[in-house]
Amino acid sequence: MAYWLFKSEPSHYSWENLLADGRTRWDGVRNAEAQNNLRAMRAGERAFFYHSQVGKEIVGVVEVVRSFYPDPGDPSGKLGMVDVKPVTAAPKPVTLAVIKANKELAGMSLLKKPRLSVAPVSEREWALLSSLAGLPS
DNA sequence: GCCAACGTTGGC
DNA sequence: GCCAACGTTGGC
Repeated sequence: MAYWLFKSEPSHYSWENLLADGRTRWDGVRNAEAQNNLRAMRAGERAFFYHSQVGKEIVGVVEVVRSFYPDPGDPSGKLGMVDVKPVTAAPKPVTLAVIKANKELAGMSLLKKPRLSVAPVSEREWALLSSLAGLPS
Protein backbone atom coordinates (compact mmCIF):
# COMPACT_ATOMS: atom_id res chain seq x y z
CA MET A 1 0.00 0.00 0.00
CA ALA A 2 1.73 3.10 -1.24
CA TYR A 3 0.93 6.71 -0.48
CA TRP A 4 1.11 9.68 -2.80
CA LEU A 5 0.71 13.40 -3.12
CA PHE A 6 -1.04 15.27 -5.92
CA LYS A 7 -0.31 18.91 -6.52
CA SER A 8 -2.71 21.27 -8.14
CA GLU A 9 -2.96 24.99 -8.51
CA PRO A 10 -6.32 25.89 -7.00
CA SER A 11 -6.88 28.43 -9.75
CA HIS A 12 -6.68 25.53 -12.16
CA TYR A 13 -8.32 22.75 -10.17
CA SER A 14 -8.98 23.05 -6.45
CA TRP A 15 -10.10 20.78 -3.64
CA GLU A 16 -13.47 22.50 -3.84
CA ASN A 17 -13.68 21.62 -7.53
CA LEU A 18 -12.97 18.00 -6.66
CA LEU A 19 -15.67 17.99 -3.96
CA ALA A 20 -18.14 19.44 -6.42
CA ASP A 21 -17.20 16.88 -9.08
CA GLY A 22 -17.18 13.92 -6.70
CA ARG A 23 -14.55 12.25 -8.86
CA THR A 24 -12.07 13.38 -11.49
CA ARG A 25 -9.57 12.22 -14.06
CA TRP A 26 -6.04 13.23 -13.13
CA ASP A 27 -5.01 13.96 -16.69
CA GLY A 28 -2.64 16.46 -18.22
CA VAL A 29 0.48 15.13 -16.48
CA ARG A 30 3.37 15.40 -18.92
CA ASN A 31 6.44 14.90 -16.81
CA ALA A 32 7.94 11.42 -17.18
CA GLU A 33 8.63 10.87 -13.50
CA ALA A 34 5.13 11.98 -12.57
CA GLN A 35 3.76 9.63 -15.21
CA ASN A 36 5.73 6.78 -13.66
CA ASN A 37 4.20 7.59 -10.30
CA LEU A 38 0.72 7.53 -11.82
CA ARG A 39 1.53 4.20 -13.42
CA ALA A 40 2.57 2.74 -10.07
CA MET A 41 -0.71 3.63 -8.34
CA ARG A 42 -3.22 0.99 -7.47
CA ALA A 43 -6.92 1.43 -6.93
CA GLY A 44 -7.66 2.01 -3.26
CA GLU A 45 -4.40 3.80 -2.52
CA ARG A 46 -4.54 7.18 -0.87
CA ALA A 47 -2.93 10.50 -1.58
CA PHE A 48 -2.74 13.97 -0.17
CA PHE A 49 -4.16 16.82 -2.20
CA TYR A 50 -1.84 19.82 -2.12
CA HIS A 51 -2.60 23.33 -3.30
CA SER A 52 0.45 24.81 -5.01
CA GLN A 53 1.08 28.53 -5.55
CA VAL A 54 -2.01 29.66 -3.68
CA GLY A 55 -2.34 28.24 -0.19
CA LYS A 56 0.68 25.97 -0.45
CA GLU A 57 -0.84 23.46 1.89
CA ILE A 58 -2.22 19.96 2.09
CA VAL A 59 -5.95 20.41 2.07
CA GLY A 60 -7.33 16.90 1.93
CA VAL A 61 -7.03 13.22 1.18
CA VAL A 62 -8.07 11.51 -2.04
CA GLU A 63 -8.37 7.90 -3.05
CA VAL A 64 -7.34 6.37 -6.35
CA VAL A 65 -10.51 4.83 -7.73
CA ARG A 66 -9.17 3.74 -11.10
CA SER A 67 -5.58 2.72 -11.75
CA PHE A 68 -3.52 3.97 -14.68
CA TYR A 69 -5.12 3.98 -18.11
CA PRO A 70 -4.13 5.65 -21.37
CA ASP A 71 -5.31 9.13 -22.21
CA PRO A 72 -7.37 8.78 -25.37
CA GLY A 73 -6.70 12.41 -26.15
CA ASP A 74 -2.94 11.92 -26.30
CA PRO A 75 -1.79 11.40 -29.89
CA SER A 76 1.49 9.84 -28.77
CA GLY A 77 -0.42 7.17 -26.87
CA LYS A 78 2.12 7.33 -24.06
CA LEU A 79 0.41 9.53 -21.55
CA GLY A 80 -2.10 8.20 -19.10
CA MET A 81 -3.96 9.07 -15.97
CA VAL A 82 -5.79 7.76 -12.93
CA ASP A 83 -9.17 8.66 -11.47
CA VAL A 84 -9.45 10.00 -7.94
CA LYS A 85 -12.21 10.87 -5.52
CA PRO A 86 -12.13 12.98 -2.37
CA VAL A 87 -12.03 11.11 0.93
CA THR A 88 -11.87 13.82 3.53
CA ALA A 89 -10.79 17.41 3.98
CA ALA A 90 -7.92 18.11 6.33
CA PRO A 91 -9.34 19.59 9.56
CA LYS A 92 -6.03 21.43 9.89
CA PRO A 93 -4.41 22.05 6.50
CA VAL A 94 -0.66 21.47 6.64
CA THR A 95 1.26 24.34 5.13
CA LEU A 96 4.51 24.12 3.24
CA ALA A 97 6.12 26.21 5.97
CA VAL A 98 5.15 23.64 8.58
CA ILE A 99 6.41 20.79 6.41
CA LYS A 100 9.70 22.58 5.85
CA ALA A 101 10.10 23.24 9.54
CA ASN A 102 9.75 19.56 10.41
CA LYS A 103 13.01 17.60 10.34
CA GLU A 104 11.16 14.32 9.91
CA LEU A 105 9.79 15.56 6.63
CA ALA A 106 13.00 16.93 5.16
CA GLY A 107 13.31 13.99 2.78
CA MET A 108 9.95 14.46 1.16
CA SER A 109 9.75 14.61 -2.63
CA LEU A 110 7.59 17.67 -2.19
CA LEU A 111 10.64 19.51 -0.85
CA LYS A 112 13.37 17.79 -2.82
CA LYS A 113 11.62 17.96 -6.17
CA PRO A 114 9.42 21.01 -5.95
CA ARG A 115 8.33 20.74 -9.55
CA LEU A 116 7.16 17.14 -9.40
CA SER A 117 3.37 17.26 -9.53
CA VAL A 118 2.70 13.64 -8.58
CA ALA A 119 5.00 12.49 -5.81
CA PRO A 120 5.42 9.48 -3.54
CA VAL A 121 4.94 9.80 0.23
CA SER A 122 6.50 7.31 2.63
CA GLU A 123 4.43 5.51 5.24
CA ARG A 124 6.16 7.44 7.99
CA GLU A 125 5.58 10.76 6.25
CA TRP A 126 1.95 9.81 5.72
CA ALA A 127 1.41 9.05 9.40
CA LEU A 128 3.12 12.23 10.51
CA LEU A 129 1.33 14.46 8.01
CA SER A 130 -2.02 12.86 8.85
CA SER A 131 -1.48 13.67 12.47
CA LEU A 132 -0.44 17.24 11.68
CA ALA A 133 -3.57 17.59 9.54
CA GLY A 134 -5.80 16.44 12.37
CA LEU A 135 -6.68 13.24 10.54
CA PRO A 136 -6.79 9.73 11.94
CA SER A 137 -3.86 7.77 10.52
C1' DG B 1 23.85 12.09 -29.26
C1' DC B 2 25.17 16.69 -27.49
C1' DC B 3 24.07 20.87 -25.74
C1' DA B 4 22.29 25.60 -25.98
C1' DA B 5 18.01 27.86 -25.98
C1' DC B 6 13.66 27.99 -24.39
C1' DG B 7 9.45 27.12 -21.65
C1' DT B 8 7.27 25.81 -17.37
C1' DT B 9 6.78 25.32 -12.57
C1' DG B 10 6.41 26.98 -8.17
C1' DG B 11 8.31 29.37 -4.12
C1' DC B 12 9.26 33.84 -2.60
C1' DG C 1 6.48 39.94 -10.74
C1' DC C 2 10.84 37.72 -10.33
C1' DC C 3 13.94 34.17 -10.58
C1' DA C 4 16.02 29.53 -9.86
C1' DA C 5 15.57 24.86 -11.11
C1' DC C 6 14.97 21.79 -14.41
C1' DG C 7 12.67 19.33 -18.25
C1' DT C 8 12.11 19.58 -23.26
C1' DT C 9 13.15 20.85 -27.86
C1' DG C 10 15.67 21.33 -31.94
C1' DG C 11 19.85 22.40 -34.60
C1' DC C 12 24.04 20.49 -35.56
